[in-house]
Amino acid sequence: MSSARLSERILEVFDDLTRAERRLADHFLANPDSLVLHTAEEISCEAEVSKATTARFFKRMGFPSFKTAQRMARRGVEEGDGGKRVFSDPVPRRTGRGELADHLASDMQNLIRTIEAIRSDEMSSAVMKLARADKIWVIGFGDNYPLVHFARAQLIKVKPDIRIIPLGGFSVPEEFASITSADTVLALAIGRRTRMMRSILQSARLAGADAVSITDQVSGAGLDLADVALRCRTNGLSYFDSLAAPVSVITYLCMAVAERIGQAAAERLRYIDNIHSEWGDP
Amino acid sequence: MSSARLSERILEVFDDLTRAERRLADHFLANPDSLVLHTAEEISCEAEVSKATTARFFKRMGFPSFKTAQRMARRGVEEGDGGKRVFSDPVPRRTGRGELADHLASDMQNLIRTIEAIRSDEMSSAVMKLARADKIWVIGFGDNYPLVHFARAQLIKVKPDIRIIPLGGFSVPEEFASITSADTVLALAIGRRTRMMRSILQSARLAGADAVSITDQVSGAGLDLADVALRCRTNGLSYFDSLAAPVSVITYLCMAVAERIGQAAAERLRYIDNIHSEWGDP
DNA sequence: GAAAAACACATCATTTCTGAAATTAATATC
DNA sequence: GATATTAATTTCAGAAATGATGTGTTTTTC
Repeated sequence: MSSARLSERILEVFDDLTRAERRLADHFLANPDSLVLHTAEEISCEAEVSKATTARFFKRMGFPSFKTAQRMARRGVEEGDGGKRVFSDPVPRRTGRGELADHLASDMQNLIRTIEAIRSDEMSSAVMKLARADKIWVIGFGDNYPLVHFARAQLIKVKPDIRIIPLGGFSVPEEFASITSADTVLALAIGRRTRMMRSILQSARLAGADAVSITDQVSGAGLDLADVALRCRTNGLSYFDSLAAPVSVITYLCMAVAERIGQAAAERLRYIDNIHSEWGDP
Repeated sequence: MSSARLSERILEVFDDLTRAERRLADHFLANPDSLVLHTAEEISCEAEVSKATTARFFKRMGFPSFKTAQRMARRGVEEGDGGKRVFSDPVPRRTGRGELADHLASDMQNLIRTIEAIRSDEMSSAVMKLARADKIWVIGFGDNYPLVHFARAQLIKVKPDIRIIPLGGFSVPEEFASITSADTVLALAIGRRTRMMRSILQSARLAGADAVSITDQVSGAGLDLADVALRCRTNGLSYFDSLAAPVSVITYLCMAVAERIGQAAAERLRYIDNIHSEWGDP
């Protein structure tokens, strides 16, 4: 997808954009298709900057002009994502020396930048949607699956009905069929996008359920389909992305949900603790 | 905590800071104590802005002056941080307001302290044991299970035989019987201790396998039984512990293992990516 | 209490940002 | 194919931001 190309370019330089440029950047991150669908003027208006700024912006991003960027984007979309991966060589991104201190610095950056970028109204909206859900469906494929487990482990301490998808070898549609409009979906969509996730989010919307997604910044999967999207930074120094920031965000999210639910959550926690005691776990 | 006060204020207005101010903001988020410890000039230098900018920054944040802000911060620290928290009661530890900024500060502390506490020889020993293992057994119960998934997801990209315990409904002893002295156990033992973990580590030792454990500071489970123990800090502000630091450590560990294995790891990663492509995953 | 350091405040020169308006290119319409 | 229309780009001037410098005040430190 071509919009990923722009999003990525944006993120590379995001930290030293001017304020107007940042408004534009935010706009494109939130609406990855905007460049393809709208004119420079509309975009400028939408992002609340002048046309001049929009024009300059694309030059600054390395394109010869807005027009060219748009053309590239449109072409890219047309040919579809025909195997043209953005990370041309996905393997050794950077041959980091892998010093522990560097890793720490990198993850701290991830944390800070992630929290900076999350708007508090988005966060509280996410919390509310999860708190008042009847059931919560935690969904994630591939590398996200550990996060699924993780989110469920926290949430189950606080709410009684947390389901995860995919589960064991069970068929997804059959499982997911029990979703209702009183439920909320928590979509973990970091990294590689899957069509399954897309389908599920569409079904969720169809069923009238709320959806909260946690994505990295590049991934557009679910961004448009979820009601709230919390973007996390996952830059790793070497082979792997780091999920420290998403984990931190999820922890906060669950904690906030627990606090929102309040009394009920506390009792449930106590109850769980009792069971542990009865079973003689130390 | 007083520094959280500033962090909070920073996050509130972060979106419309200028670039130099953002550099300052980042600096303070990354070094919450900086305001208390350093002079305006040092801070300016550190954040790579002029003194004038630093002065203006604090006015813009609503303080009468830099000096006042510093004084307030210092005062806050003295009186505020007196009480050390105890984790005796697992349920409502502290009725934190759960502000995002506090959470960020807390997780950064966790990260920093964790990395500080890990000796580099321990780490490299752990890496070596994992890198040269024939099979790796990733083990963890309860809340650790997400970490198990997580570690396996990373390691399987680099080595061909990573097993996890517990698995599905399979009986642990039957599974674990295939361990040999050429294997390495990666024990994830944060939080509640289980006797199962203890038993497994004993069996591993009996079989002559190496064991690396990742624990929190409280848990002694496996500390004595593992050859290397990496301690992580998991202090959470409220109901839940935060696993951000363990995740970060595991990420580093896996990355280091990958680098140590080198060529083979890179090829395996490429191979996996090819399969993804063949399957048409974007 | 004197010297030194840190700071507040004001001023000014530069640089950078920004939007409005003018210009040019592209596209549609007849 | 000429013209009307719209979109994109460039120009330009004002605004904002930034850093440098200088001066007087407060705070430390000895």
